[in-house]
Amino acid sequence: MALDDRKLDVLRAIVEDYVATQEPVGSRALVERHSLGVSPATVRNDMAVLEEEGYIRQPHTSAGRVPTDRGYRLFVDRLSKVKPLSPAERRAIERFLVGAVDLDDVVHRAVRLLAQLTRQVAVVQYPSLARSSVRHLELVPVSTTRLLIVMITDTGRVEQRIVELPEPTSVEDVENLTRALNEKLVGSKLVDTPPLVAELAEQANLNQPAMNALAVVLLETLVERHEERITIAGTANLARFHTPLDLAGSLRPVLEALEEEVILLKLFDQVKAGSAIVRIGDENEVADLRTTSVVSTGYGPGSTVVGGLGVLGPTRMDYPANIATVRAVARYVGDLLTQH
Amino acid sequence: MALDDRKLDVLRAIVEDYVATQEPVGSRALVERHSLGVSPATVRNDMAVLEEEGYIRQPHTSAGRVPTDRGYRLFVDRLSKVKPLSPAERRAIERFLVGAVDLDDVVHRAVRLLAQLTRQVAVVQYPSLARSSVRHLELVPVSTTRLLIVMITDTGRVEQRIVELPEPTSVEDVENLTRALNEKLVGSKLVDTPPLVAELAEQANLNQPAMNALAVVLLETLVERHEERITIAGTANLARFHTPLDLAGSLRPVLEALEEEVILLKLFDQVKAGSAIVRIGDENEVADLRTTSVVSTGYGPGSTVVGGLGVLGPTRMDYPANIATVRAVARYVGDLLTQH
DNA sequence: ACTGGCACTCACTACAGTCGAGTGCTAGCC
DNA sequence: GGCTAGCACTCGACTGTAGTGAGTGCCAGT
Repeated sequence: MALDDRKLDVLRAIVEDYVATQEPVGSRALVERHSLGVSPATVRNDMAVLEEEGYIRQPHTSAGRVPTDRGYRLFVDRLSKVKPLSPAERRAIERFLVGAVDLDDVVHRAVRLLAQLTRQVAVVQYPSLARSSVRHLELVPVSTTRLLIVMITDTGRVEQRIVELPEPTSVEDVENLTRALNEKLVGSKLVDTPPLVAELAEQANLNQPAMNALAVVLLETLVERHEERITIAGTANLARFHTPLDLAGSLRPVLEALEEEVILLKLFDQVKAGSAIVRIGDENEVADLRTTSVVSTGYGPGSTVVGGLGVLGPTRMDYPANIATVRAVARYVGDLLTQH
Repeated sequence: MALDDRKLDVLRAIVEDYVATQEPVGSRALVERHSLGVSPATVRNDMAVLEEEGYIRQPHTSAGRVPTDRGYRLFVDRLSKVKPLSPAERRAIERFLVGAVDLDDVVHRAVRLLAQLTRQVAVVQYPSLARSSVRHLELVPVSTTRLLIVMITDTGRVEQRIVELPEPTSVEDVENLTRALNEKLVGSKLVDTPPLVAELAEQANLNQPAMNALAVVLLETLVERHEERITIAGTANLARFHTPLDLAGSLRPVLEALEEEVILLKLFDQVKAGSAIVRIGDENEVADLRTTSVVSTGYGPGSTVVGGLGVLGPTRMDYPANIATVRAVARYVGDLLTQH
């Protein structure tokens, strides 16, 4: 059976009220707080249908209704209106991010800002190495058999690693290698660098082929390892919701999941720039997060994506507001990266 | 009144049992589980004295006894025997830390290891910049008016920051400056660098005095800002203890405190290498942590201290085991830093 | 100085009773 | 046909009472 407009209105009202009050909402309360223009009895009939269709449910017989995951999904897809940020929030975002001095700082501030504005757990992924490109490489001899390689990417991220050399190498050789590497690699995407380095290694005029071989290994580990870093903030916000109703009474599995980087990375699997994706309750693949919802999006200079960010909280969350905030923060962070 | 040996034995038994069972311990249970050689009634008399002296208390009239903060303090100071690590734990520490590739990785692994072994919240401070010394400086021109400064410390930490130059500067000038800075600064403690840089700025033979002035500013921010980084792990362990008895039923303030870097830094205020300090309940200055205990120590190459690490949990924790683990991990991390 | 015995306290559990929010259903109205 | 008013019903939340048992404090006896 198709849901007519009023039933959808009822569903929207239920979601909004439940999110606001955190309590099952009954028919009387509903008509009082929203001008639906019909009596409670009519609303009850509509509710019965909505329940049959799986959009809402009753925690127990003599209680009001609560949205199901499916109900939230419908709400997010078709019923919620975009909630523009308040000027205060907009200002908060600007003020908070403007003072950032380097990439670490941007990410750090962004994650705290998100947590503060949404009052949820915020998660921000550092700009992914693989998706950014090389701006500069520097080789610093630490001893005759040790090199520090420092790589700067176009997103401002700096990675470094110590390399052990198979044989002592002169400072001149290191300088030559630095020059060659920079000529060859600057501007190319990081994922593309290993073959380029391999090419370099074949060039006979570069002394120390052994050293080149090493550079290959090094770059590979640079690209593969340590790959994706992530920070979170606002876990304390979870405790605010520690009621049997949401989070099913146990936030421990959620806290545990939040400590697993692998799990966090999954949150940003399919993010795109500009539009947010919302995963509601069961839609999350990770079992421990089945009682939570995730709002995430991608960010990067322009419309490219070099990382993801988002918030996580009980399914009972203010989706329109969180979506707006997440997108706004992502845009500001992206802008900061371009300025960089 | 002085506490005789048996009363101390009783206190020790109470602490041990309470830590193990998490339940108030009564006189009968006590004589059953520990061979005290006396009857429950006698133990009760001892308990009455201990309670009068403030070492234990009764949650309610008809319940067993629970140690007070003061009781734990006495226990830690005089009653607990050092609990040597099990070979398995020792192996776990080695295996876990050996694979670390760089400083970030060492810290990261250490904090997770600590959380896992102690089943508490683990906190590890990155090697402090101020307390380490300069191994190498590198200036990388990003554009004609922008420099990236990269600093490598003797603990393997790498810091970088972008500097805006007041006027375009040639690559040669940058190279000169790099050389001068390295000559002057390598080997000196970071806290001592600002005056050294000021000296440099006065040397007339360095072209671009403006640039030098900038270097001063830069170094200052490098030293002051971002100063102390800290990571934590194992917050999920807190949820295991979320009972009215410990943590006073609310872990939210604790989670909040754990998000404040300033508060975390205080945990490592007075750490020394080798010996652990224990702050029990009320002894913590931070109000939100009054229901928790902190075991912390310093680490660094040799017997120097470049950072702190420790664990935090409910006052009802296994102090001897945690002290042993914290010290062991600190020693291993210190060793890793010397190898570096 | 220690112990056995005993009266006492009090959290905890189970159970019964009341209250009320909210529902589903039916008869009637527009 | 759709909406509404009225009403009986359900069931969780809360309250009060009684019973149970772990644990204590105290006292008299060894």
